[in-house]
Amino acid sequence: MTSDLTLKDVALLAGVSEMTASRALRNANDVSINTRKKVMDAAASIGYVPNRIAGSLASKKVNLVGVVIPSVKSYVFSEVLDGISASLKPSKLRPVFGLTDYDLDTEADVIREMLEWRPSGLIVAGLEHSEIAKKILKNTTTPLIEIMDTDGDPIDSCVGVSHYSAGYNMALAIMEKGHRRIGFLGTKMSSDFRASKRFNGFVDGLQSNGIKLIDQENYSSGSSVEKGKNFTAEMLKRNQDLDCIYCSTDVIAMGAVMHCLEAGISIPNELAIAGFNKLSMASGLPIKLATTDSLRFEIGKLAANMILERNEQNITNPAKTIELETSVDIGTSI
Amino acid sequence: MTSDLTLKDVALLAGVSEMTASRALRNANDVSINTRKKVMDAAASIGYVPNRIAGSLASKKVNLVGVVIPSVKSYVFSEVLDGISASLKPSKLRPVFGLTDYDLDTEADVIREMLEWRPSGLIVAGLEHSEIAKKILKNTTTPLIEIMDTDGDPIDSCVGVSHYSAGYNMALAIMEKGHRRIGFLGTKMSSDFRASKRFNGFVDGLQSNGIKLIDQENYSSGSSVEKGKNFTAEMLKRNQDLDCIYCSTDVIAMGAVMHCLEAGISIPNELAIAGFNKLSMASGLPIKLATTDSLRFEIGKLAANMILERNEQNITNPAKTIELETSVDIGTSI
DNA sequence: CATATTTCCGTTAGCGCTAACGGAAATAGC
DNA sequence: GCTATTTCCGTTAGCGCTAACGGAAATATG
Repeated sequence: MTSDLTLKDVALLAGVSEMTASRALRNANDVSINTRKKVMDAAASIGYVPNRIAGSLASKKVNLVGVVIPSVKSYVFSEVLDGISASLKPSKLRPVFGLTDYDLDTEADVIREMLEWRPSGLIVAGLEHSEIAKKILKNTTTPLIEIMDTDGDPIDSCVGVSHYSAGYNMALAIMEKGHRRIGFLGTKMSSDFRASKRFNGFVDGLQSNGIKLIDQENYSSGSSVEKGKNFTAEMLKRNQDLDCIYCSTDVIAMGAVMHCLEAGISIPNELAIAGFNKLSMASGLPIKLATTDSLRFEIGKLAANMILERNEQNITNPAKTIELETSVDIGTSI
Repeated sequence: MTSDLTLKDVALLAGVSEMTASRALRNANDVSINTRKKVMDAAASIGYVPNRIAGSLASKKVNLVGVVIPSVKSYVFSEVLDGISASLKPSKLRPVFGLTDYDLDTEADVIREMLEWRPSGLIVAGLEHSEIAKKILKNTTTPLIEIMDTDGDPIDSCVGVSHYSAGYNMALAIMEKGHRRIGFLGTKMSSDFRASKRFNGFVDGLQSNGIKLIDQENYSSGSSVEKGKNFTAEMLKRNQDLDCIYCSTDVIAMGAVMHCLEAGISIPNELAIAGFNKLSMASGLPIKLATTDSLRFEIGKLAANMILERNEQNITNPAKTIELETSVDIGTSI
């Protein structure tokens, strides 16, 4: 423990009871200005740091919001965290993050650990969970917001976008530009459910015009610009008449663009490229990448706001699903 | 609170005392196999979730490690977090993150809030803190590891690299390649202390050969590829004979590379470009960017390990500073 | 002035769990 | 057989704080 100082030390020094010291430090009512100052000074002089563990147990309020996400490295969830932080900043609630590494068993562990802290709310990325996790989440009375995705059955509340629609609409946009010989480049779907939904939407979108995917590459583990570059080169080698590649994320699409720059392939004349997420780092490219804004910051903000609402109001808010509309950003790459 | 179930409910159902139930659930000693199973089954059947707040108060152990970083958006700290997570995973300790937005007052607030939870350790990015924060940190008995940077006076332990040396050595490497008319592109130094140290080291490195910076641009707020691109264009317009730009981060350097690709400027013949951090996303570029690996994952791992050591051993470990050696990665861009 | 109200502070009783001790029953030792 | 040890479980007493109540003093009310 940080220091051995307790409220009793402050109270003794200030010459008041522990309760009065507690009230003064929390800026609660029923304390005169004079005694409040006495207590504050006493606390400051000895460097007292309140023990929130004890405080939370006594008050049955923890003021933490658990946030369960797959990773912080993917350039995707960091902005969700930012949105959450932004919403919670003016409140008493603070976010606590847990990482799942895209593994559902790890996710279940993290969720369980989070709930052991009795948080004021829980924000979990995605609608897919292990059976154990689902059972735990259904059992809890903690407000739960599943985020990012709306294609599925939320347990409680939900804020996200339809990844299926995003894929579908990108297919329409690509076909409208006249592209017909189309490939797909993305992660192995088993771990990334949302990428998988985009893929399905994309295939169905193509299908609505009677078009089928020409080629498809699914790499394992994380995305990187370099992977995008290498797999694009390979796919073009296999299919010399390919005229478009839809990438499961902008990171991969950036790699595809890099390959074209290096190989002197003109975008979009010789090859059209589209991604997903609208990552800011793609904005420096020589072409404007076609993509779909996944509204990450917005989703984080809204999710945190839902937690705040649930905590402020006495009435138990009903579960609510917010599906944000995405739109294809055509750019200049398709 | 999540559920109204307490240990008492489990104990009653299992037909044992609360203490025995507690021991069984924690896998502690002094419980027979039979009663342990009884307790486990009882807990599972009613969906009991232990209350860590109460447990932590009683045991005076919290098993959380506070991690205080400026941002999760910068592509830099996410890998630090990853290293910390990796180290802590097999232990009982869990990381809790707090964001400061590069603001020292916010940092002080976050540090104070963290310490109120009586964490098993605290990891804070950087050696620069407000006076208030320094006082708090000096006062606490919580193991403290300041990370990223070793150019300064650590309060307790420290793991990082010398940013001054990184800048200095990059200057030497650039000059060795024959470049003489050199510019610098980076953030306003007031908020980013490490970038400022790299800058100073870089200037001193140039000075050791009697060379001075030709131009310098310091943009405000965060870095982005697009900013790097635009400011590079501007700087080249101002100084047509510039033959090298040192960027305070790879993100900016990527923007510089983008400008060259777009403007048909040959790298490094017409313009040499160097960055810092060795971000993975730069690895897809047509040229290999000259940079310095900031060893972020490694730093995170080591910092978390130091916390683990301090918690495992009974003896109070002395403060320790680990300065990791960086080396310039020449690449093909200078 | 007496009474009603407000202001301020203290006392009591936990929050839900675990450390520490003690003791009964089971096993080991010879 | 009896003692020594181990195994297992319960009781007691908090951890450091706050909710809730109650009551004295200060102020308002008429």
